[in-house]
Amino acid sequence: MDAFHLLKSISKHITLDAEEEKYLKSILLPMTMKQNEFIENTNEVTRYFINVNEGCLMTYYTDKEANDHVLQFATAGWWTGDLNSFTNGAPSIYSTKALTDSKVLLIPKIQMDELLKRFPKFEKYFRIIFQNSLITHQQRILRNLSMSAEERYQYFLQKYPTLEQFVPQKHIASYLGITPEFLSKIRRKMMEK
Amino acid sequence: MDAFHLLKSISKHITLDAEEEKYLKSILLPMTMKQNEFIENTNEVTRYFINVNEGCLMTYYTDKEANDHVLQFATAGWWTGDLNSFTNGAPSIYSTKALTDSKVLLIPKIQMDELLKRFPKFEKYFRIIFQNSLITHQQRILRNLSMSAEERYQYFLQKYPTLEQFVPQKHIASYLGITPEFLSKIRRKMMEK
DNA sequence: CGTCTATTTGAATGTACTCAAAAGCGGTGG
DNA sequence: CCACCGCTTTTGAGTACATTCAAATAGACG
Repeated sequence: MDAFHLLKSISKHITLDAEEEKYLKSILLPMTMKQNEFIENTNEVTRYFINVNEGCLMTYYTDKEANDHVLQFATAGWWTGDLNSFTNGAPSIYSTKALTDSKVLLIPKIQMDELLKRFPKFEKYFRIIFQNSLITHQQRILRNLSMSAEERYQYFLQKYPTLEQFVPQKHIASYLGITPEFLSKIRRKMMEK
Repeated sequence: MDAFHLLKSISKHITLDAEEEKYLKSILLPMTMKQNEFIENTNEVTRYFINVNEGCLMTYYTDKEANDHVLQFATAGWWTGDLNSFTNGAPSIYSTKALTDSKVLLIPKIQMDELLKRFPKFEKYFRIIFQNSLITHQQRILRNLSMSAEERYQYFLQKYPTLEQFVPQKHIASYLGITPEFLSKIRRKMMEK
């Protein structure tokens, strides 16, 4: 099993001994995904928290009018999935799909609880992961409140320059909270300058 | 010192022994705030993470055009402040002020680090706090992406019915990402029905 | 090459904003 | 006690940013 990016992420914040690393690896479910494949189903309770080892996934919400809204893109090393469903056992409202052929590691909910219980060191790791993620979510909320669509797009390009390769424009538009048509117009306007 | 709501929040997730509770109390700085008073200053590094024991605070960002954008309202038991500045030592871009006379508890950054080191049990507490907060931030992002201003206001009223008492309409408008004038028009429209 | 989906383009529309002025509301001092 | 001040909320007219809808064009894949 290849857990390179996960172990890299972990080693930034805590140091595992051989036993801890072995145990962690024993509970991870590696999974290979083809482009456009999904993990689990909307409306069911999420059983897994997902770490991306290779490729790019997208987690999004589909509203009653069948419009998609992208919560997150996730590349190597990132965690994704429906955290609310995973944590609280609520039916999932998100879909998570592969934008490219990908390799992911799944942690089942029960194993995650057991991991935290047996090796409290992982509490620190996830505390830091969630803390950092919370900070970036706060910043995204403020960008949505204070910046125009064009400014948000410019920020996106500068912050995630590599994502453009994987991600169709319509999904970037959705992440930014605008329609694909309007993003197209923004791009034209930016080219003219 | 009155740490009632903080201890209540903690006891939901972990159980403290006498020593842990004593140590925790020893590092908390109680502070009384009059309405419209601020904690710390924008542009400086945040030294404290803030827990509200009584009253209501607001954390907001002021952009270049001097428009305020509300990140969060915090009532009894809630944590607030500039988490990015606190965590990463960046200059603060938020202001935190009291909307009513309030009582808060401050944890200095250094003491927080020491607390987590000496009593790793608190890693679990903050892991859960940040995890839950992350979930609510994700949900807020999706509401901003998928709901109209009126729908967001209705959701706000239903979710935080008590906040209306403390919070001027213009700040609710700011939290929702609209102008006070437009919120006023939404309210009129809702009355007419 | 044909099919399917993504992107672009343009016209009409709608949601939310800006600006300006009036009305409401709370506190303070004469 | 009420008159005035400062701030918030309301109202209306005009405007701008972004959407909708429809059609054309471009790209990707078998």
